[in-house]
Amino acid sequence: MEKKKFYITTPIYYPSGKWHIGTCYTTIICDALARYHRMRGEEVFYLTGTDEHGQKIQKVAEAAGMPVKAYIDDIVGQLRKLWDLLDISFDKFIRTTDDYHERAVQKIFDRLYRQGDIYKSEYEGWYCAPCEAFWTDTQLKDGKCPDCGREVKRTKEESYFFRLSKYCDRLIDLIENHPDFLQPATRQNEMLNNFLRPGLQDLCVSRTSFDWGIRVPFDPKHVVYVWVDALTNYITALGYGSDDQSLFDKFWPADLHMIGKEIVRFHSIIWPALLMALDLPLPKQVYGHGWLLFDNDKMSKSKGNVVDPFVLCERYGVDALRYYMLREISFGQDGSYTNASFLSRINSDLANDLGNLVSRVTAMVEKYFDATIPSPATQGAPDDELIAACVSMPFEVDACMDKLLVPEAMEQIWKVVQRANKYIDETAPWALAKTEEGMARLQTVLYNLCEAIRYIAVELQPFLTKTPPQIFAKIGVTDAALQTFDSLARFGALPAGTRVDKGEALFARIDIPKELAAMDAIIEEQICQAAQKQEKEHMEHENVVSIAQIGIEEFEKVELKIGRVVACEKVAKADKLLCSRIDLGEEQPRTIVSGIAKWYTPEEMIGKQVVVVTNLKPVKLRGIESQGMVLCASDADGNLSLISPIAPMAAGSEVR
RNA sequence: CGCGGAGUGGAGCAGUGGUAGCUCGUUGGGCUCAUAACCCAAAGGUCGUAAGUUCGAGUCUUGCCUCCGCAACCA
Repeated sequence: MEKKKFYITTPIYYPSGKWHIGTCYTTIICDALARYHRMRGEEVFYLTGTDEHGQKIQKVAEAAGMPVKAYIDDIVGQLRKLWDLLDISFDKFIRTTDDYHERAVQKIFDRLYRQGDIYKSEYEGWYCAPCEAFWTDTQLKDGKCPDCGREVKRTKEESYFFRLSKYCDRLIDLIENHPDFLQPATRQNEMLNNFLRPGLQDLCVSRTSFDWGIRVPFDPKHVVYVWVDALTNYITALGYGSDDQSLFDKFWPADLHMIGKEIVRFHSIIWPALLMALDLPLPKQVYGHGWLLFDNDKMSKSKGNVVDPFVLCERYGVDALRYYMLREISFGQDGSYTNASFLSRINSDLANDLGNLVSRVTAMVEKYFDATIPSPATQGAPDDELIAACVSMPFEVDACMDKLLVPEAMEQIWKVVQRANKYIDETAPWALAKTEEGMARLQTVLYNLCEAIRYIAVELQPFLTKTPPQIFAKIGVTDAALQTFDSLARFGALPAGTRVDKGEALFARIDIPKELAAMDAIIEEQICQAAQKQEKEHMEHENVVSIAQIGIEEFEKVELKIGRVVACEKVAKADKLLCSRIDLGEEQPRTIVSGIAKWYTPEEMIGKQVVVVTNLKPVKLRGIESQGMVLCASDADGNLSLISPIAPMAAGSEVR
């Protein structure tokens, strides 16, 4: 019988900055799935890689003063180090700058053009360079990019278009009638309602506005835009469009494209349409998982990369991170990472439940049987339940993994861990050890426990990479045949008479308050270093002192006065704005709008003495003319505090 | 009516029509082999709110309230 195959892919990641823990999330999940299917005896191909073209990368590299390729080589190198560290078992790492990929993309583009699926036309719209996106007039927000809020440029360019509209009906059919194709199901309506039913427009698939990309073969002033370039990685990685298509023939179509929810549209509409145009089978499933968010308020301020996966692995081990990702985050939904929940998971599940189970069992084998696993002798009542839990576990895990319920699969394994801990309580080995008939019973008990631990370690292998071998070493399982899923067919395969070695604890318990403080300190330091680095670069680049010194005469141009807030209210439809009437000793109180609503309520403001810049040009904010500026101190985290005179001063007093 | 997400025991979450669950925490008990770990038990929820569909709703429909991202706003 031919082996079943399983082709799984991650998105290809965009190497424009530093890697963070969200990238790890998708990749670790795919790794667990890939390892699981391998252990099941399937032929697995696990693909990951990087999407390296585009204007944004070109710009970032230029800003760093480096050749583009050298710049991305460095970042991609970091990523590969990260995957090494996390034991990611990919079969191939594709880079869209790989030559075979570039050649294949050109072939694909050429073919689509020749068969009329790609045609030349003209595109006019508003272009946002950082987002690399074109917008229509109606999409703009106040004349700016609706995504990032930055300036856009009116741009007209000759472009090639893909006849996406032609495939609209087939795509609707695909999503409506093949519910497995796009998961979770909530994404299906999203696609149908927002994109497919309103009708698809043809898609612009080339650019002339930058040149860091793959040349259109028959029109070299164009480069291939991201769609045809990036999405096709899933087939070019298998050799599609090259001399050797054997992998492609074997593994395509993909069994699972795992992606984040932000790129569901591309994978469930554009990608299948491209495949339809190429007359290729469609992937069996696209799964748009949720995001891993950073919910700890101490971290969110400094944006993004503060949870450094390298640091987490170094401090707590790879398996701790893999475990947390696979167990804690409900799949498909957004989840949030916090240091506290991470550390508490390690303690309760890994140290207390699993690590401690292995400790207590190996300790007892050492103590009562001179470190040699005894043969089973006298049977007892709780045995059957423990054995049943072990024997059924592989099936339950299997059922979960088939439905991509990864946290639930791990839960099944932990049920056995808990059952084993309970079994120790029920059988009370320390009491058995006191009598001779008890010792006979104890033989069985400890044998069963060792075998249960073997079951656990075997099933754990797809998920954790360091721990299972450690467990095998502790219970003397050296035979590779006893580490396979097949070896779980019969409870009792573990040979008696092998030596156990308790050794070091698998997972050290963590002093959580202490560690939280330590992690905060690390983050502080990183922020500090980043800030220093940025400043240094800035100074080298500009070759000027960042804040120029000024003479007193310049300072005197600023008129500062003490004012008293006589009235204050929130500005409608603006979260951050308060509108105050401030008495400055003038005929009328002035109206001043300030962005301090997050720190002060209108009630608090009334009666306060504040420092006001009185000779600032008036500006309209949210339709209200603001006639000055209230001074505040602000720290690095963005916290604000009003500035008041220590002793009350008359309204209108000068500040100098 | 800017876009999107969410409101379930103290905390974090699961649960898409049929007796409300998990983890952590809390309280009480047990045990001493083990990493002050383990095991048992208990307390604790009218599932944001109002109306509707249904024999039956946490689960479907509509309105409302609240919270969180993003956007706008920060002289």
